Amino acid sequence: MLDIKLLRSDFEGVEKALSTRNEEFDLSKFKDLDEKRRALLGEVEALKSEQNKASKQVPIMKKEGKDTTALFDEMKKLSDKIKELDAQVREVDEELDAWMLTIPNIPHPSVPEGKSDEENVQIRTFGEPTKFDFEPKAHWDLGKDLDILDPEMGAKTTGARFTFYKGAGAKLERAIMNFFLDVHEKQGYEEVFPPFMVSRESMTGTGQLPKFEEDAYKVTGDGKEYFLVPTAEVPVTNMYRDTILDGTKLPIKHCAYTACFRAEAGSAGRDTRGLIRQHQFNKVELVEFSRPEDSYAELERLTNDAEEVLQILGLPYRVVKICMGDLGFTAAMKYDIEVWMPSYGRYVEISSCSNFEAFQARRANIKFKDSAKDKAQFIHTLNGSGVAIGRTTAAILENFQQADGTIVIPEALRKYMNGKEIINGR
RNA sequence: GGAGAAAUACUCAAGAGGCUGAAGAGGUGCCCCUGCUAAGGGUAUAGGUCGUUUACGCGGCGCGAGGGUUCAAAUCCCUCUUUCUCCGCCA
Repeated sequence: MLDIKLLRSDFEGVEKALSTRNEEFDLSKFKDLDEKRRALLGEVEALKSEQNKASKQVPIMKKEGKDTTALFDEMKKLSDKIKELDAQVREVDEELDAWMLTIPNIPHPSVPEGKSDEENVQIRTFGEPTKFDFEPKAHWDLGKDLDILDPEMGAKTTGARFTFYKGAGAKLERAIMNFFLDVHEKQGYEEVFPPFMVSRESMTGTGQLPKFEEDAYKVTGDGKEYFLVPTAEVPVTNMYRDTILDGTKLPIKHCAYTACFRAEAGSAGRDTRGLIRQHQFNKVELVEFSRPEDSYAELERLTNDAEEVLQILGLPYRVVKICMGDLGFTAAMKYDIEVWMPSYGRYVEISSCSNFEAFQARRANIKFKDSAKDKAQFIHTLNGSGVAIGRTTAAILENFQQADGTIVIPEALRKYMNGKEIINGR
């Protein structure tokens, strides 16, 4: 959510800042709604003030034995008018709130121009694209030949884009998860293990709703409505919804594993093979709450923290800065980490690290202050994948495959797999 | 699943339909006293949000949430949420 005061004071500036975004939204309603609301508010509040003054007179009059009938008649009319205006205010408020939720975040000035992901800017690379002296296989073929990944079985029990991991494949996935969490804990992120389902309110707080409802899985039961988490960002950020945090204890940093569930309504036909685009996948997420003045430095650090797990594993990757046209609805600035995927012959996104500034904090009402005297102000939220586990599994299979179709397990993961060094089958 | 109880400011807590934005206590700030500490005395302060004003300020809303009754609601009514206790059921 944008700052309504900024919309009022510099509407043209906001309009300009949002103009390069590749999103659909309509700014034209704002001035009308806002002016209408303020006019109504002024009117009804003046009446309420009158009503309050009169109410204070009543006990005094009664004490003096005066007749209050005339006053009550008068007040009844006032009261009816107030109710009528209150209803109008509520209507305008709801319309304005609903509208505010449809407007994307203002990009940071340093975000590069560009219309699509093709214009994202490469910032740095780690390692070199893996070279093979044999014909490398794609991870879905490796997984099938080793009998450790089984999409057919997933399709049988559930449907398309669900995969069974079997034997060493399941162990590898679990090892990666534990390894990531352990590294991030050492980096200073406190681990939490959140619910995999969240309320509509939480989805709205982090910005998945109302715009992207079609991408989320909805679950009903016990007469309630829940959403399967598309990312741990949602429950973890909403941990602090409607709270004022102690500014002296910032930043707050959490890491969390969850399964993630995405309907990905707009991506039918893309990445249909392998682990790249599943409806359910595992991810370790980093979530941070920062002082506004520190948030961009923290974004760099958080991105580095995510990169570190790939460095330890020895997976080649690059970091790109996301351009205007590819920047999500909620982010002010975003880096993607892309891992080298031999089967694609290119780098593939494995992590997104974003600074949302106060955009989510305003929606979710998360503030901080340093002492009782200070005025509470909105916090900045950041998060990043640290990193996607399924895609890491895919990257490990592909980058560390050998000519005989076996996989060399990265050193750092072996202790999580009973010392196993090679995957040569289930 | 059944039956009860509760929700008030940073914390605990009082609260009659009207003079309560909220007694009291703790906490916190400042001052005094005791050589230091422990303890004591005095005094101040009360969160958030919206509107308005160049500003000091003024006004509205806020007693778990949302509705309602009333001239007037922390107080009465309805719905919901959460927490606690008891019973049942069970990994």
